[in-house]
Formats: sequence, structure tokens, C-alpha cells
Amino acid sequence: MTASGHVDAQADEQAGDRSAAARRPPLNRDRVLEAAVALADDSGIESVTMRRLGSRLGVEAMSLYNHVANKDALMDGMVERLAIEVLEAAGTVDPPTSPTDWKRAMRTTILAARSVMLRHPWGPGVIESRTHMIPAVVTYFDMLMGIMRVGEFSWDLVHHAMHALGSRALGFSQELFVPADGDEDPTPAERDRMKSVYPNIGGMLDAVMHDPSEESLGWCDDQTEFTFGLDLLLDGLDVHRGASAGTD
Amino acid sequence: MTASGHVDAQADEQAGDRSAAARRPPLNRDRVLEAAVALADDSGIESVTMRRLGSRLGVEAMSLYNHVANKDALMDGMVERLAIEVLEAAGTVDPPTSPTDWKRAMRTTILAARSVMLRHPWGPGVIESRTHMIPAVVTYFDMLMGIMRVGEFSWDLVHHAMHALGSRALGFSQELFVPADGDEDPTPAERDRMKSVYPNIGGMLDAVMHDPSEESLGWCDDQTEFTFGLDLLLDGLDVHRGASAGTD
DNA sequence: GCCGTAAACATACGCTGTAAACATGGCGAG
DNA sequence: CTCGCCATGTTTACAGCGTATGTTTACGGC
Repeated sequence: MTASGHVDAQADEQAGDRSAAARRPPLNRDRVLEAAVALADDSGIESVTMRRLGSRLGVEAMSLYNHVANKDALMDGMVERLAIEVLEAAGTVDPPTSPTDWKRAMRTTILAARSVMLRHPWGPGVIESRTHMIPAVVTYFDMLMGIMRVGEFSWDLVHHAMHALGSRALGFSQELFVPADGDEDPTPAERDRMKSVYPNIGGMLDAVMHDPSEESLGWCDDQTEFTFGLDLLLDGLDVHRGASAGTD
Repeated sequence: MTASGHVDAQADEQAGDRSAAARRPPLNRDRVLEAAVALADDSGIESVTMRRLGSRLGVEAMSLYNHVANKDALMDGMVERLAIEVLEAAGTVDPPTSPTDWKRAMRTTILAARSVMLRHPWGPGVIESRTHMIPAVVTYFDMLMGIMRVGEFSWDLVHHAMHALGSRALGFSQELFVPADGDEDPTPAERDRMKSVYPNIGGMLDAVMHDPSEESLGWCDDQTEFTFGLDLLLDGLDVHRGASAGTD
């Protein structure tokens, strides 16, 4: 490295910028964020440390600080990248063609956002850990609100609706107690013990697991549950929408 | 300390256990968890480190490991404590007196859980960070499911309902982008800039902030938003309940 | 007395984020 | 051409974290 760097001045003029810059395309914020997202996709968010991210970019950890203020800003940037992907996905959805068409547009948009989240499992956790708003996320929210305005929602109802949807607006809903990873299909003996301590959960497991219609997907299909909850909310909002039409 | 500990055998019989044990009530899992909860309540969850928790108990960090397997188990224990508080609060709610009374019982129970969460602001974050289930939390969920069974929900609908409620069942809903702490009441100039970039959010702010009915509570009342979303879900479930009655 | 055992302690290791000083190399001004 | 600036990357260092490991201390049963 020192040998190749020791070419003299006129050589630097013709090859220096190419050898030094082309050999390693100059780092910038975008490349840092891109690498951070890729690293999180590959190895999980807990493996995104400044040192590991640096080494993935062929650079020392401290060099990253020339392009992001600190780790928190890095996370903000990752969410920004995610939100841009969401906006792109949402951009392919047909806008509502009539007030009553709001629900279709909303549902499709949110499911498009969900498909992005499924590609980046670390997204929900990082998004929820942000305390201040990220512009691209706000842009997405503004887009959803625009759909509701076409649906003749009052401003007040739009406001309530955004709170009611919460993270579901972005395509995810934090699952309390994920089934412990491999805990799927509990043994009958385990179910018996469970049934004595938690009668209702036990009864539910019996009923749902014996149901052959869901067997192919495991006893608990995330997508089905997500859309069920989403539709519950959208249908409820549709009722309020009628009542609120014309109030502002 | 060595002097007082050097009383001879027959003295130890009468006073040894009292002097050593009463001077510092022997540490145990419960006292550790209690201190951890108190520390989180006082100074926030990020200040709960093994060292700080130890020093609060007058003990070295490593001593805690005699009573808790590791930090993750400590967090589990904190959630367990929280869930026990929730169960106590839920226990004061009148059980449903008829199938149609399910909604009242459910709503009251969940709002009782919410009051516990409001006392422990770190609760939601820690609960969501748990990957496996905590028995006391499951007990609470089982109780909610029991209420729905009184309401003649099918097992399938109970299952969907729990997913649809998600964290709302425990009395919280993660707020995306909390208003940045002091960002409340944005200035008119700020609102103008916002309105040009985010037309719908801007419009909503104008409408909601000019509404005198909410002025007393600030433009965004958490409790109101929570119950709005909760009622949306409960009302929607009530409709499905009628359709599912008698299917199992 | 002795000894096993449980609890508390002390030390140390690897990992984290990041402050601070330093090296380097391209670029515009004199 | 030379000088100094500025952006980029490096090196070193530090405090704080969870926790592995080994040692001390106190107590109950033989």
C-alpha cells in the first residue's frame, strides 16, 4: 500500500485520483446507510456496530463519523432508507377514484408498506426506537392522510385514525410473545399442562390446531392476523367516516 | 465488622443470625426485582445497569447473579412484576354478567392494565423487547380470553382478537414519533412551513389546534386516542361475535 | 472443631460508542 | 510553485457495559 502510494507528483495527477478514488469509491452518507441496511438484513440489527459496519466498508469505525453524526443518526438514516422504500412501494398503488374507494387505497398502500417491512425484519424495532420524527416517514403518513381526506374524513377523524392505526399504518404490529422460535407445534403433553394452567389458551390451541384449514400455514399466519386487525380498524373507521362527513 | 462477628459460638446462636441478617436483610430475587422496578421508575430503564442496581442495594454488581441468571432474566422478572400488578388491577373488575356484557368487562380490564403502564413508563418498551412469554402475562391474556368466551366468541375469533388487539390488550400502544418532547404547540411559522411540505398534516394541525374543545388537554390526549382505537376494535369484534356465535 | 455451601466480593476480559490528536491528499489563493 | 485549508481516514484512548472467573466470608450440620 505504501509502495503503490509512493508514485510521484505527475503520476498522481493522472492515476492518483483514479487509483485512490476508484480503488475505493469515496465513502458518503448514502453508501454508509446502504451498507448499514445490508448488514442489518444479513446479520440482524444487533450486529450493526460502528466497528463491524466500518469493516464491511473497508474502513475504520471512526471514519463513519465523517458522514453520520453518531450511532443514533445512523439509525435515523436507516429508517429514512426504509421509509423511502415504503414510499416507492406506496407510489405504485392506484389513488382512490372516489370517496368510497378510500378503503381499498388505504388497505393496498398499507399492505405495500408491509411487504417492505417483511424484507427488513429489523425495521419495526428500529422505527419504534426512534423518538423524533423522520421526514420520509412523515411524508408517508401525510400520504395516508390524503387518502382519508379523499374519503371525506373530518380532520378530527383523520387524527384519531392515525393514532388508532399506530404502527399498523406502516405495515407491522409488534407481536407480544413471539412463539419462542421453534415453540411452534407444541407437543400434546405440553398442551395438556398448558390447558390446566391457562384453560382458555389451551382450549384455543385445541380448536385452532385441529382446524385443518390452517394446517398448511402453521397454526398462526402472520399475514392473516395482520389483515384481520387492519380490516377491523378500516371497517370501523368507514362507519365513523359516514358520521363525520360534512363536519369540516 | 470483624469484631462484632467475633462473638463466640453460643452468642452466635442467639444474636448472630439477627445481627448479620437484620443489619442487611438478605438479598433475594424479590428484593432485586423490586429494586430494579423502583430504579426504572425513578431514573428510566436505561439507567438500570447491573452496577447501578447493585449499588442501590448496597452490593456489588456480581452479587446480583446469585439471584438472577443474567440481565435478560432480570428484565423478565421486571415484566413479571409488572404483570402481577396488572393482574391485581384486573382482579378488581367485575366479571361479565352476560354475553353482551363482555365488552364492558374487556374495556374496563384493559383500562385497568393501562393505569398500571402509566405508572411504569418503561413497561411497554421492556415488554416488547421480551422474546419469550412470561407466565404472569400469559395468565392475564388467558383472563381476557375468558371474558371473550363469556361473550360467546368462537375460539377462532378469540385467536384473531388477541392478535388484533396486540399491545393494546396490555393497555398501551406504541406511539410512532412522540412529539419530540417540547415540540408541543408548534409555532405558527413552523406550521406554515410544515403545511407546504405536508399539506394534510398541516391541515390537521390547523383544524385540531383551533378546536377549543381540546385546548385544555393539549392538541393530542393520549387517553382519548387510546380509548378511541380500543373502542374501534371492540366494536368491530362485537359485530364478528354475533356472526361467530354457535360455531364452536 | 471441621467442612460444605451459599452469598458477596474483586479482578479482569471483551465489547460497545465516541472524544481527541494526528496523517494525508486534493484544491484554491498568493 | 508553494502555502495553507479542509475533508477524509487513522490511531489511540477512555468510560461504561455484561459477565466469566477466582477468592473471601458467614453460617448450619456433622
